[in-house]
Formats: sequence, structure tokens, C-alpha cells
Amino acid sequence: MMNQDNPYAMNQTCKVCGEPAAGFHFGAFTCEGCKSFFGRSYNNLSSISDCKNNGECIINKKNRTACKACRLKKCLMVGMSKSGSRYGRRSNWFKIHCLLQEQQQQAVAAMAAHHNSQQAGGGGAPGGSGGAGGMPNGVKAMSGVPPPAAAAAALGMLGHPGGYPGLYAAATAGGGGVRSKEELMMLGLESAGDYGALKHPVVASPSVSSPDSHNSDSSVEVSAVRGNPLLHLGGKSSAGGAGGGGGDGSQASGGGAVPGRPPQLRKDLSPFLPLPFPGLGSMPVMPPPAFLPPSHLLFPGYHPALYSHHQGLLKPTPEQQQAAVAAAAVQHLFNSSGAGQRFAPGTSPFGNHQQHQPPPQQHLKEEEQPAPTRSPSGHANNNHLLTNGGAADELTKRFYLDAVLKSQRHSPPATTKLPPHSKQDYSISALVTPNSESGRERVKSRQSNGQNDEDEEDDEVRTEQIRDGAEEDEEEEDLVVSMTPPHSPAHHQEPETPAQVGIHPSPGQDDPIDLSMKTTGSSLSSKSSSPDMDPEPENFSEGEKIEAEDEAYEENDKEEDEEEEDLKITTEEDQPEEHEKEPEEEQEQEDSEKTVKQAPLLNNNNSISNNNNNNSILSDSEASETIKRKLDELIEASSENGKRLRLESPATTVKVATSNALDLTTKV
Amino acid sequence: MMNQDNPYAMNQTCKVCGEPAAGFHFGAFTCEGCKSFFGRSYNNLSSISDCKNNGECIINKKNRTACKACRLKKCLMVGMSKSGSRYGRRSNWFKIHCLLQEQQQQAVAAMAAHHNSQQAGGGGAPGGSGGAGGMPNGVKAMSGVPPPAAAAAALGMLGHPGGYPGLYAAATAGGGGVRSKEELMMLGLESAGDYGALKHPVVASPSVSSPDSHNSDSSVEVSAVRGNPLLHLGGKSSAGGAGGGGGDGSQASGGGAVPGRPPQLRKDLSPFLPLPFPGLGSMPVMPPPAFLPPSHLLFPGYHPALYSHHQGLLKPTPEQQQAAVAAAAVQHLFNSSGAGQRFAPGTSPFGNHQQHQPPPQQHLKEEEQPAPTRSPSGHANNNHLLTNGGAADELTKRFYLDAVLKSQRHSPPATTKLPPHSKQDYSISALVTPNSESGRERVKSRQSNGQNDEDEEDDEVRTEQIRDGAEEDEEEEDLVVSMTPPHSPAHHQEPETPAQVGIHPSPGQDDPIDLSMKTTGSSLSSKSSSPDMDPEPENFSEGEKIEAEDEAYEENDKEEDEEEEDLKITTEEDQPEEHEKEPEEEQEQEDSEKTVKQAPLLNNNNSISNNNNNNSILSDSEASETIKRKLDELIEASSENGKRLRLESPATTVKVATSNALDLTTKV
DNA sequence: CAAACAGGTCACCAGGTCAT
DNA sequence: ATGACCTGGTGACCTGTTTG
Repeated sequence: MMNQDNPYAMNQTCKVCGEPAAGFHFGAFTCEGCKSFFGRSYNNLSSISDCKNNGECIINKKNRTACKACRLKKCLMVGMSKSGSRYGRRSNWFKIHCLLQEQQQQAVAAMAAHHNSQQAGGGGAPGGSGGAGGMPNGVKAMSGVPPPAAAAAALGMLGHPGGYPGLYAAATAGGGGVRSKEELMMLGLESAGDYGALKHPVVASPSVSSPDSHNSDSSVEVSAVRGNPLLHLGGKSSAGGAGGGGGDGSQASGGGAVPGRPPQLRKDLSPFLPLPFPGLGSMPVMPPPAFLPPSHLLFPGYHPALYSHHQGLLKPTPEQQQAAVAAAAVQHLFNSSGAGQRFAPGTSPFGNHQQHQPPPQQHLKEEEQPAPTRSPSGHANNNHLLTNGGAADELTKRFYLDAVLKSQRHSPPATTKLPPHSKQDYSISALVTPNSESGRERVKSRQSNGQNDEDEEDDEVRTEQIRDGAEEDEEEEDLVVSMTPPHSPAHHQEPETPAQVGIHPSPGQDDPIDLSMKTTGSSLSSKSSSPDMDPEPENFSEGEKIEAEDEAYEENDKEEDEEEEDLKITTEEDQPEEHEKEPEEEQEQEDSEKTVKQAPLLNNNNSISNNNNNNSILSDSEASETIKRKLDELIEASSENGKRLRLESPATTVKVATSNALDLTTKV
Repeated sequence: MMNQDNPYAMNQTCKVCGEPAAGFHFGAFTCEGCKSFFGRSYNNLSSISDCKNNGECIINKKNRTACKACRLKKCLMVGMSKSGSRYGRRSNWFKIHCLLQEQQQQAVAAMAAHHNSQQAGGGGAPGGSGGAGGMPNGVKAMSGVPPPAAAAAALGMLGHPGGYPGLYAAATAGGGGVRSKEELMMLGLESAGDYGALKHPVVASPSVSSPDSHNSDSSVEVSAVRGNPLLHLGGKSSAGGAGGGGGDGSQASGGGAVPGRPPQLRKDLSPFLPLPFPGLGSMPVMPPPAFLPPSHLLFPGYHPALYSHHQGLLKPTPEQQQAAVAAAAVQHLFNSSGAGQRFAPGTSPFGNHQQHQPPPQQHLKEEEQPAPTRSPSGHANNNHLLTNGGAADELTKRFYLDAVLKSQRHSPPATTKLPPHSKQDYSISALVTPNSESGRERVKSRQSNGQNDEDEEDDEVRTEQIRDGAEEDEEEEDLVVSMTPPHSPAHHQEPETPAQVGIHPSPGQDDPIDLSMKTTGSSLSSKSSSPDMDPEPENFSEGEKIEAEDEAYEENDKEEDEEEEDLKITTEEDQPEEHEKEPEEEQEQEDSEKTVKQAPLLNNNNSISNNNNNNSILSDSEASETIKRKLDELIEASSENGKRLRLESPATTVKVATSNALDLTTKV
């Protein structure tokens, strides 16, 4: 059922804000708003002001517009890059991959989580971002959870829900977990470590990015990576280290290495791939690895960041890198920067990301990228940002990093090198943390100041947040999870990357982002002051996200449940409790459904298509267009039905809708 | 017809004062003045002095500036929150939903009214939001009412208009069940209780908010709630009691109960959904859901709520909560307290909306999702076309709504609080009036700047707007009809919820408002204050809430009259009772009128629609189109019919609508 | 040819400004 | 202090293009 909905997204949720995704844009599943935002912002970093909260704002539906800096950061974190984009449809295959990956990831994650979790410190850590609450959740939970469960959870988290439900079902099933993901993510950030673990899973997510592959996924990767120096970006990157931790540990491993090969990274995915898929398992095909790519995509949060880390090591995908970089930059900005720096616009933030490391890359990348991005040139920038930073930020980041590192790192260690951490952290922090931590509390504190920002609006608001604290948790994340990345654009991205590489790709334009953002400057102040939390607060909100997701899901029916679950989850996290529990069950069910659906999906789509198509026809006519549109609309409407159907058996569904429609028509 | 006027508003009236709404601001349809007021006040509670009348001041156009405390309270009651804001355009889908809801609601309302009316106290109650009235309806009615009826009623109430009527119907219908979540949320609020009650009604309106979907409407939701303690705010909330009535009864049922549950109410919506669509009716499936999706969107009020519900349960949306809370608080304060207390800012009044209902979920989800769909094809656009019709449509819709509301409303009793009537009245006027709004014109001016890029667009846009002015109105709506929601906003929204749940995130931020307002001071204040709602407040919910309100609004025609009445009303309120009772009759009458009006309109519209669609061409092609069209038509028709029908038996109505639609189609 | 995304368009809203 | 108006920006929808 559910499903369906979007064709595009396949039920994915926007990795940035948790809303239902409209499709895979710029390397990640995002909603129209985030797509547009990214598109607009990428070229106009200048327009972005600093984050009042040190870059910790949680981004969710509600508050996504509250803090551009954090929103952009989040975009980067999840792997968005201009370069990442891809045209054309995604193959089913791709989709499948995504799902699989997710599953895998989850599994992995789960595993990792458990294992790692602890490690890292918190384990999951995720919490981080979530701001407050968050972390715990993810991590903990994860850890706590039984492996399988964990895995599932992880997945869930990541994918959140869904990922693909159906497919994964199992995975997902895990259920409840999902939400966590977000958290995880958060954590991730943070802590990446844990997260990392998660990530892995996550990473996976992140990682890769590109789901799709579009193109190439692969391609993408590399290219970028290579190209840009940025990768390092990290400049600050250095951070890497931390970052490194993050994740990958596993994979990452490599981590350290930064440079070079990025391409591989992307590949990272591969690794993922390798995994057996759960779901896929069945699938004969499975193209394998190819798919994987997406990993990164998978999760929202992660990706980028993660990647970064990874990248760091390796090179992250260009995109990633960029992203990372950007992210880093951003964060920095946020945080620190305060003022000054921001990204270098010109460059692309990202830069490169390259990191690569072949193997590990993935993880590594993340880190790196981040910052530097732009690096190459620009690197500096990021740094700056970072630098500036603010202190707070940094701290946060560090936390993350640390955590992450721990976890992952554990090993890793990133190494110094990168400061990766830094960036990562930043990123992470930013991402993750954000709120979280600091976030929340801060918030409280914050309040006070407020200063600036506040001014704006918020201030007040911020205050509120305080309370939130609790709340938040939840949700949001989940959503993220769900999605899978199809393809991964990421990958593709990569391809694009090349360009990036060059520059950052996009650099040219694209990149622009410099993180520098204005923000920075202020940043701090803002931050502090702002304290408000503002933004975040909401963010966290998480819950919402969750829900949202749910909805998204809902699509299917199940989803809903999930949502709730999520919530629960969320809640739990935060508050433990609350929520509830239930969710899972539901989910499962859903999953089931989903599963079912999925298969169909492909087919379904077609059906759907038909409808649409029809429209087309209309078109011909022309004028008709209008009509068409309407039809479309209707269709859509129907579609909805249809959508649902999609997965399922499309045909059927469709029919129904149609029928109805028809009926009408007929009647007519 | 009227209509239209505002594009934005779609003929909505300011939920706070009854003037024509300039748009959907901070989660509710409001006029420029109330928008500004809220914006200013939110951050400066201090500036608000206590109400001399124990918070019982009725707010209407005339006296809105007389008592800031009450005005602010009212704002909160209707679901305004900083977080509730929504950006961007409203999806067609959303629009459609609204229409549908209306219809359904109407139907329901009608039904309810008849049946229930009596029961509850006021029966329908929608009033709620509107102020006073609200509550009653829901709950009691629900209970009392026959299931179906109840449901319908609920819908009406809640959703006000509509939640989605059709769709969910069942589910929802069922009940209420779903709602629960919301209820929960509400509860959450707490006070929801009362608040809830009110809310409900009110809430509904408020709640929802978001019309659009945007997002999220959802957003709103929860957030606040959780976070803030405020919720309770209720402190005073208690109030609930009165309010209680409001709504939900059903769910809420609690009517009385104050507290809590509000959410359900929202759910009510669900109920709504469940409803069969008129048009759809035929549809087996129902994609409805799909359509629906939007629920949240749908109405302001509803959707969110609904969704929320889901969430809600858990966590109401922050916003909602906040709102709710706030409202509650406010009320309390005012009412009871007299002075003292206020809301807790933080919380949101509403709470949640959640509703969910599992089963039904689907639908719900669908709704959400639906949208997305979109089509694939592309065609999409169409919208425009549709538009045309628009105006009329809108009007129609409104009528429906109004009618519905009235019907519903009547009831209401609103409880003390609001004197619902008043509002309505106002509203009505507003609706009619609408006009428009300023906005458009402005556009022109703008131009300039734009800094960079933006400029461009914006400008354009604006410009357009201008022109739009006219256009919009119309069209959109019409279009709306046609459109489907792609995804849905709704969905999204929901999803958010989760987050909300969490926290609400944001809330923090937003909300500053504390209800505390100076006024009260009190306690809440603090909370609130700080808490503020802030931020988050935003959230969520609100928006949705808002919608609900709309309905509320609906007011329409009558309203105007009412306005004057308001005063009366007020009076009445004071004197309890009032509320309701009569309403029905009136409504009916009105309905009649409306009907009439509508009818014509409809036809026209239909034609139009048809035409558009019709795209005859389409036909050929595809059925689909046809279908779509049909749908559109249906929608429209339904609307129209629906409206007409309203009173009649909902079901019937629906059919009719459908029929009509069909017919139209046929024609086509 | 159809699917699906980058981009562009423009409906709409938060906020700021300023006359009242 | 209010609220009309304007500015900036968000995001739903479309269009154009690439890709399966």
C-alpha cells in the first residue's frame, strides 16, 4: 500500500526535513522545499545567515525554514550537491538496491550499533543531534537492542522506516527501531561514533550517496572525489579525525587516508552491497553492488556527513565531500564562524571530497569532505568557519566526533589528520548535535541571550525550546531513515563529480556554498544568544518528523502505524516512554504490506504511469493540457490510490482508482 | 460569487476577528491586522494587559483592538503559533481537500446537526475554534450521534469542515478512534482538556491548521505540546470543561473532559475521512485517502489535527498543543481566572491532532501521500486550468463549509469561551468579503529589489500575484478540486508530527508566547513564556489547526450577520448556553441559501470544470483524464452538491455529488 | 516513449516598514 | 499601537531535458 505514493520517492522521506520526499534531488531524497532550498542556496550562500544555535538546529518540517544555515548544513550532510544530480528515471533496480542497502545497512548498523555503540561512547550516540534527547536513543537503543533487532532498528532508524518497507520488511521490521535512526543520525553526528556504527549502516546511508546511481553512481563518486581536492577540505577537515571515527569504523577504516581515491569510496557502497541483502536475498538479480551506492543516501543524516568521515578518509564522493565540506563549512559557520568565514563560496564548499579511500573511504570521507571542501582551494574556508566557531560548535562537534570517533574510531582515529573531526564534528555536530545537545540545553541557557537572533523572532521562542528538550527526540529522524536512496544519486553524483572535482564541481556555481556563510560570523553570537534554540527546538521535534514520516508512510497504511511508533520511539527516547511501543508491530505489518507492494511497485508504477500518461495524451490535444492537468490531478488523486497501488500491484490499485474514476467517467 | 477574493484565504475569514482573511498566517486564516498583532504580541507578551472581562471578550472586527489579552487568546485558540507558519503555496490538493471536507463536513454536519445537534450541546460544535462555540460539538455529539452521523458530525466539527470527509469516513468515523491520538495530543495539552474541548472545536479549526500542507501542517501539531508543560496550562485550562464540549466528543469525547483528548478530535477528522466522499463515493477504493491526504491540509483545522492525532496521541503537535494550551490557558485565565493565568505558552494548545486511526490510516496517509503522486506524469500542471473555475468553486466550497459549519457550528456551544457565534458571524462576513487582499496588489510594488536572484523570481511572482489576484481566487480553488494532492502534504505533515511529538520541538522557539501573557501572568507565563512557545510552536501544528478553523469560519454568510450578533453572542456566551441550540436552524436556513447559491455556482463550475477538463480530448485519451476530470468535477460537484446536500444525508449528498460529477462528466 | 529530475515559475506567507 | 504595504523567501507546480 502505501507506498506508492510517490513514485519518486517511493515513500521516501526527505532526508533533510522528514517530509515525504518528492524525489531524489541533488543526491538525496528530498521534498520539494528542500530541493528548492538547496538549489537556491547552493548558489547563494551569501543569503544564508548564521545559525543562532550553533548549527545545532534540528531540521524538520516545521522548523526547516527557521535556520537556513542548518538547513543547508543538513542538506549537505545528507549528501546533496549540485553535482549529485542526475536526470532520468531510476531503474527499478536501483530502487531495489536502495532497499537492500537499507536493509543491509540496518543490519549492519544494528550490528555495529550494538557493538559499536558501546564503544563509542554512547553508543549510538546519535542522540546528538537530536539534540537532546536524541542521542541516547539511537545509540542506546541500538546497543541495547539485540542484534537483529538492532540491525533492524538500525535500519529502521536509518531508513527509517522505511526504507522500503516491504522489502525490508524484515529489516525494518525491526521495527521500531527506526526512529532511532534519526536519532542515530543525530547522534551520528555526534557521535558519530556510534552512530558511525550505525552509520555504517548509516553510512551506508550516507554514504553513498547516491542512491542512485544514476548513473553512475559509481561514477560519480569517484570523479568528484578525485577531482577536488577539497576533499580534504577538510581543511579543517582535519577534523577528520574525528570524523573518521565516525563511522566507519568499519569501513572507514580507511579512513585516514584521505585523499585520493575517492572514487572508491563511493563504492563504498559496495561494501554495503556486498552484504547480502536481506531482502534481496531473494532477489535474484540484485545487481549488486551497483546499487548499493546509495547507501549514503540512505540515511539522511549520515550520508554526507558520514561520508565525510569516510571520505575523509577516502574521499568522499565529491558530492559528499562537498557536502561534507559544505557541511563542515556550514557548521563552522554556524558555530564558529561566526563570522567570518563561511564557506568560500566560490569554491564549492564541498569540494571535494575526495577522500576516498578506497575502501574505507566511505566513512572517512565523510569527515573530510566536509570541510574542505572547497577546499582545495578554499579549504581554508571551512576552516575558518570552523574555526571561528565557534567554540561552542566546536565543542559540540567534538563531542560528536569524539563520540564517534570513539565508536568508530575507536579505531580510528582518525587521525589526526583530519581534523576531520572537526569538520565532522562540525558537521556532525552541527548536524547531529545540534540540537541536541547543546541545543536543547542550550537552549535553555540560551535563552538568555538570545541576542541577536532572537531578535528575530525567536528569541522568545527559543526559550521555549527549552522545554522541548524532551520532546524532540523523536521522530524526525525516522523519517529519514526510511528512505532509501535509491540510487543514489549520490553516486551519480559522483559522476558529476568530476566536475566537482574540478572544482567542486559545481562548483562553479554550485558549490558556492561556501559555507562561509555569513553566519559564521555571527555565529557564535548568535548561537549563543540565540540560544534560542530556536530553531531547533523544534527540530527536534522530531517527533514530528516522525510522524511525518509516518505519514509518509502511510502511505501505506502501515506507515502510519509506524509513525506512531516512531513517535513512540521517539518519545521513548526522550521520554522514554511514551510512545509506545506498539509501533513496531504495526510496522511490521506494514512492512509486509510494503513488501508486497514493492514487488508490484515496479509494475505498479507502470500502471500509474499510465494514468499519467494518459494525461499525456491529453496533452496532445493540447489545451487539454489543462485538462490534462486536471486529470492529472485527478489522477493523482486517484493515484493516490494508485500510488498506493503501485507497489502493490499496481494494476490493481490503479484499476480501482481508475475504476472509480472510470466509473465516473463511464457514467459520464 | 464571491469568492474568492483572496486567493489565499479562499474566502476565509479571519478566525480571530472575522474579517476577511488575508491569508493563512501562523497557522490560521487571519486578517492582516491579526497577523501583525500576533506577530508583535507573540514576542512581547509583556505588552499585553489583562482582560477586564475575565477573558471573555469576544473578538470581532470592531472590538479586536479593545482587549489585547483576549485577542491574543483568541489567536492562540484558533491555533496560531509562530511555528505554525507555512510557506509557499498551497497545493491544489490541499485545496481540494478543503473542498471535500467541506462537503463532507457539511453533509456530516448536516447529519450531525440534525441528529446530534441536539445532543451535544451544541451539537456540532465546531464553533470551537471559532471561538466559542466550538467544542461542544464534537464530543458529545459524537457520542450521541449515531455513528455515522456522529462521524459526520465529528468531521464537521472538527475538521471542521472537513476533515476529509469522505475519506476517512470510515475510519474516522469509526471513530473516532483514531483520533485518539490527537486526543492524546490534546490531552496532552492538557488540558487539553478543555481546551481541548474547545479546541476541538476550536481546535479543529485551529488545529489544523495548516492548510496546506505544506507541510506540514502537521507541523504544528505536536510540538508544542510536548514540550511544554504548559499544556496544562490549562491551568486554567481546565476550562476545558466548557469547551469540552466541544468537540470531540467523540473522541474527545470527552468532551467534557477537557483535557486531554482533544486530539481525538482531530481525529475526528479522521472520521472525516472515513467518510465517503461524495463524489468518490463511488470509488471503491478510495483512494481517498489519497486524496484526503491532505487532510491536514484540508482544513485548517482538521488535518493537522487529524494527523496530529496520530501523532498526537502521542504528542500533540507542539503547535497544537501550544495553541491548545495557550488557548486553554487563555481561556482559563480569562474566563476563569480571570486574570491570572494564561496559557502556558509553551504548550500548544492543540495538541495534537493525531488521530490516526490505524485502519483508516490508510486513508489518511493516503491523503498525504496522495499527493505526491503526482504525477508522474506530469501533467500536473493542469492546475491552472482548473483554476478557472475557481472562484466560483471557492465560493461554493465555502458555502459548503459555511453551511457545514453552521450546521455544525451551531452547536457549539462553544463553551464559554468562545462565543462561537461571534466568530462565525464575523467570519462569514469575512468570507464573503475576502477580498482580497492586499496582497496582491502589493505585489506590484515590490518588484524591486530583489536582491539577487530572488528578485527575479519574486518579483515576478509578485507581480503575478497581482494579477492573480483575481485569478487565484478562482482558480485555485477550482483547480484545487481537480488536483490531487499529491502527496501530500498531509502526509508530510504528519510525519512531522512525530517530531512534534518529541518535542516539539521547536517550539521552543517559537512560541514564546506565553500565554502567560502578561496577563496572567502567571504561571504559565513562565512556562510559556519561555517556553515559549516559541519556537516551536510552531510548529506544528498550528497550521493545521488553523484550518480547522476555517471552517470555522465559515462562517460565512451568516457570520456577517452574526457579527453583529457577535456581540450578542458574546453575550450569550457569557451566558452559557447559548451556544447552540439554535444554530441548527439557522444553519439550515443558511444552508438553504447557500445551497442555492452554490448550486448555481456549482453548475457553473462544473461546467467549467468540465470544460476544462474535458477536455474532451482527454477523453479519448484517456480515460484517465477523464477520470481525473471527473474527479475534479466530482469534487467540485460534490462541493457544490455537497453543499447543497449537506443537510441532507451526507451520504446522499455525496452520491449526488458524484452523480453530478458524473453527469458533468458525461456531459463533457 | 516514459520516467524522473534540474530548473524555473509563481502562489503565498513571515516580517519589516511606516503612515496613521 | 495598529495594520496596509512591501520585501524576502518558501515551496507547489510546471517545463525542459536526460535517461531507462
